[in-house]
Amino acid sequence: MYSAKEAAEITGLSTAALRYYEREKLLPQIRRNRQKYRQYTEEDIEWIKMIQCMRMANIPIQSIKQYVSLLIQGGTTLEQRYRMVQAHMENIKKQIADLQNAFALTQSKLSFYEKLLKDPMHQNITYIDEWNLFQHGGL
Amino acid sequence: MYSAKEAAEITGLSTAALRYYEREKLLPQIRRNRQKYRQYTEEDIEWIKMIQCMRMANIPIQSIKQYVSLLIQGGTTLEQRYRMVQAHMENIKKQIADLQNAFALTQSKLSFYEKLLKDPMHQNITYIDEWNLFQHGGL
DNA sequence: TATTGACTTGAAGCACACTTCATAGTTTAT
DNA sequence: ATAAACTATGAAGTGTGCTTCAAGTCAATA
Repeated sequence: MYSAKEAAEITGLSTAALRYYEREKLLPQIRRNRQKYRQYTEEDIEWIKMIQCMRMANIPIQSIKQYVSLLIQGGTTLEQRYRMVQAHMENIKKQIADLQNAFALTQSKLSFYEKLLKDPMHQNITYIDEWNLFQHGGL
Repeated sequence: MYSAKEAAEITGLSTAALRYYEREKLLPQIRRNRQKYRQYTEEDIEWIKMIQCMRMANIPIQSIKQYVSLLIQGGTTLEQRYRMVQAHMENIKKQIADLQNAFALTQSKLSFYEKLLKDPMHQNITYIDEWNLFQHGGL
């Protein structure tokens, strides 16, 4: 059992964010002690980590909420959940592809700059110059 | 030379977004015709695609703006630009790692659901059941 | 001539994901 | 007993990245 502060420390989220997730029903109602203080269980913490993973994949709060709602409704929603997860998967793949694209572009930008830095003759090029050199593989 | 509408079609952005980028100085001042209509050149379009690539990598508008500003200032800012691009690269790597994480998790969620769907006996499990089965590799 | 349609502008509006605030109750240490 | 530290709540505020709106210009068409 973890206090709000501990849960925040473990997950790296703020206590406010944890309350927000609970309000938005991404988490089940968290157990309370006599003083109404929240008591996060190990499972709560694991589920929060799962949510963080989904958020890293840019899955919107509303989709996560919907997924959780289906999960709570149980077995008959299995196929719906399956389709949701499939859609998330496609989304993740697309994002990875975009990022790999950006990675490649950034890589070539870096080696372009490295060449420039080694060759002081070319350091005074400007906006359009750089753009053209970069575009057409000058140097 | 492309009209606002054409530039929007080519890039997939809205004309409003293109104006926004121009206002925010992500783009240079775009050339105008007699009627003050914008005329996007090929290079403008290419630069817009570059910006889209950066945005796909979640580079904030403000960082792109700063980068463009350094680019316009020219040669003496080369090292600063180099460091910026290096930082972007680290950022992209981190995002790819996060997404690959999400990918793996989603993958295992998918095969978990596939097993469940094949086995009608287990379709009535609920929230916690599913979580536990998933966690501990039941089935 | 009047309307249509593409374009212009600045300003306001919006969705998302939190964060911060104001106020108040409880526990622990001094 | 008083302060420090932690918690609670609802409501309002914030930053980002656009989008939408209101009002107007200009050129071609019916």
